[in-house]
Amino acid sequence: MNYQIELRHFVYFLAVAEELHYRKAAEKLFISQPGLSTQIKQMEEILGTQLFVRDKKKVSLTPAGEFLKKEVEFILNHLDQTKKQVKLIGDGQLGEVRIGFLGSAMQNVVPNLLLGLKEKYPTVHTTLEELSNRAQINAILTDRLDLGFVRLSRVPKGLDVKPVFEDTFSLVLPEDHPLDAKHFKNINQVADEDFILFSQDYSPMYYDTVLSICEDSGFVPHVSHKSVHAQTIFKLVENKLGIAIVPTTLQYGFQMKVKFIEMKKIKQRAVLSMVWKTDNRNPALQKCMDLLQKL
Amino acid sequence: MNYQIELRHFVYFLAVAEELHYRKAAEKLFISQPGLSTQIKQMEEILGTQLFVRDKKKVSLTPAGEFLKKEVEFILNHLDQTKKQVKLIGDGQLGEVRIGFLGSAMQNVVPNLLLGLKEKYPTVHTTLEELSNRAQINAILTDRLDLGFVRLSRVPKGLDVKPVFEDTFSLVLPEDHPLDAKHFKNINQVADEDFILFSQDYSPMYYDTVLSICEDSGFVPHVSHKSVHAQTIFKLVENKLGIAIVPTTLQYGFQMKVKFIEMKKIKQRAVLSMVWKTDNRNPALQKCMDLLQKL
DNA sequence: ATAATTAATAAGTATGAATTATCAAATTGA
DNA sequence: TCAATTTGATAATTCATACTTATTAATTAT
Repeated sequence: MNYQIELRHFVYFLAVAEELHYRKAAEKLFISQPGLSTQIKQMEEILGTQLFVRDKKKVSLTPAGEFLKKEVEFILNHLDQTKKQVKLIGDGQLGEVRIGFLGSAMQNVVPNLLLGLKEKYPTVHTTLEELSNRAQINAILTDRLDLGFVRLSRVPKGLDVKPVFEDTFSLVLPEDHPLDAKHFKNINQVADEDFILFSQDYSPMYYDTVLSICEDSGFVPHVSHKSVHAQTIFKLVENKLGIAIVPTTLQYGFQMKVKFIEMKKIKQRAVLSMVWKTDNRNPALQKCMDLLQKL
Repeated sequence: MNYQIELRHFVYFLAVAEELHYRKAAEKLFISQPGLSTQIKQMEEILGTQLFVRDKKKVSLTPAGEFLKKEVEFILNHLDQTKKQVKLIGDGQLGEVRIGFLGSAMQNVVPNLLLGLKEKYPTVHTTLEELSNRAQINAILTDRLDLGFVRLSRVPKGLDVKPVFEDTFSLVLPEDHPLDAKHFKNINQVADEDFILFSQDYSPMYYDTVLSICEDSGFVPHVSHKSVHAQTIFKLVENKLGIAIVPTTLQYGFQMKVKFIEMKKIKQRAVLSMVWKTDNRNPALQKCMDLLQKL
């Protein structure tokens, strides 16, 4: 009659919403199918809305169910994190920050942050994950991540961005390429070569910026390969499959037979920004932000 | 032993955290004090942390409890909000209808629908897309669209159609064409002219209807141009490349040097219909349909 | 046709959240 | 100083209900 929603309901709901199949969902949850059926039904009664459509042989979500699914994902993630935080604080630690980053942030910004944290707040724990721009935004929105390092100018509502590092671009050439820093004047000297770039969907802003650099010199680059890994890009350059344009700091940390020509005169910069949820209350995140102000 | 946190725990915890007094908190929750005690204790066991300090005669929060209190306030609020929203979406008060339409529906039916929605259901969002008949049918079948406005008499199985607007046809002539409304009797007065019509594949029904109008007058029109855009058709007429026959409402909304002669006596009508998937469960769609009944 | 799916229903069980009754410890008030 | 109160924590018991198993109706597949 007058039941209340419980977390159990959410866990069950999510299983069904993911499987769209009561028996399989019940198996995954290690409960019986009839039990699951009644719990979902009860849930629908409490909420006063149909969540699933059970047609002939097919289970699907209603719009309300669709909406609830997203919310439940967030709530359960947030809850997991809260439990962890409570435990850490109870143990005298400050908590945990879950950090996502683009590979190119690992050369400079992220290591400095970690060093700073270790020194000033040794009780703050961190988890690190290398993710694409898009994956980071998603993870932050669903509260699987507290802080991201991305190359984006705009982010969805509810998130804040702040630039933390500006980098020049560098041309990456095979070691024995005829052009060198001394004779480099303008990028159109290599306009006819094949270009190897990071994929658009890995970082659309990077891609657009590189194209605009070429455009400013009056040519459209012929892009022969795209990759999401700097390692791969350098390897391809090493093997003379093309040349690349990347943020300058990427030159450190790789052992490759390639040379970098920093293009200081070019006005475009590779901007690395941090992103976080505006209303994130993770106390350990605050400490991170304080530190990043000073870097 | 291996219990799980439930929302009940949070509600209980918050009561104690606010009152800092087990008996009073229990009273507020309408449960017995011992029950509350055991539940809080269980909660602490699950989380692996002390949440309250019970000193002699005084209950207070630990730092971990302090943190959890803020989180629980957030979580419970967020949950309330989510419940409300799910209910609203389920009732069709909130949500999205994805509408497709032929350009010619934009003069009249679609704007009226949008105005009505805005007034009666201001929380229902709409997305609009101008598409051909065929593209709309495809989009509805694959659930990329909820509602279409087409000129078709028959639609694939699984879809429903319903006429929403009937329009007369008008002759479209260059502004300085010798024929005018006063002297217009029958369409065979222009039987020898070139005709400019909408393409068959944009709207086969329109095409057939126009041909049947001519047939009724005993001639077969010579079609010199076809287009999918009213704008284009009018432009061609303006430049004396032919004359056109179009649904009358199209005369509004364009700034062209052409004149319209409405052919009221002709029995054929340009019928605009709405199409939707019979088993579409989008509650916001129902609201649309209700409104369209009254237009 | 028969067999094998599906989810929903019905009836019974057992877990565990609640209750009442009680306790020890602290506070209060003569 | 010693009852009288108050606190939260136990202990024993009750009872609600989340589960189970058994079964059914409805589809789909063979």
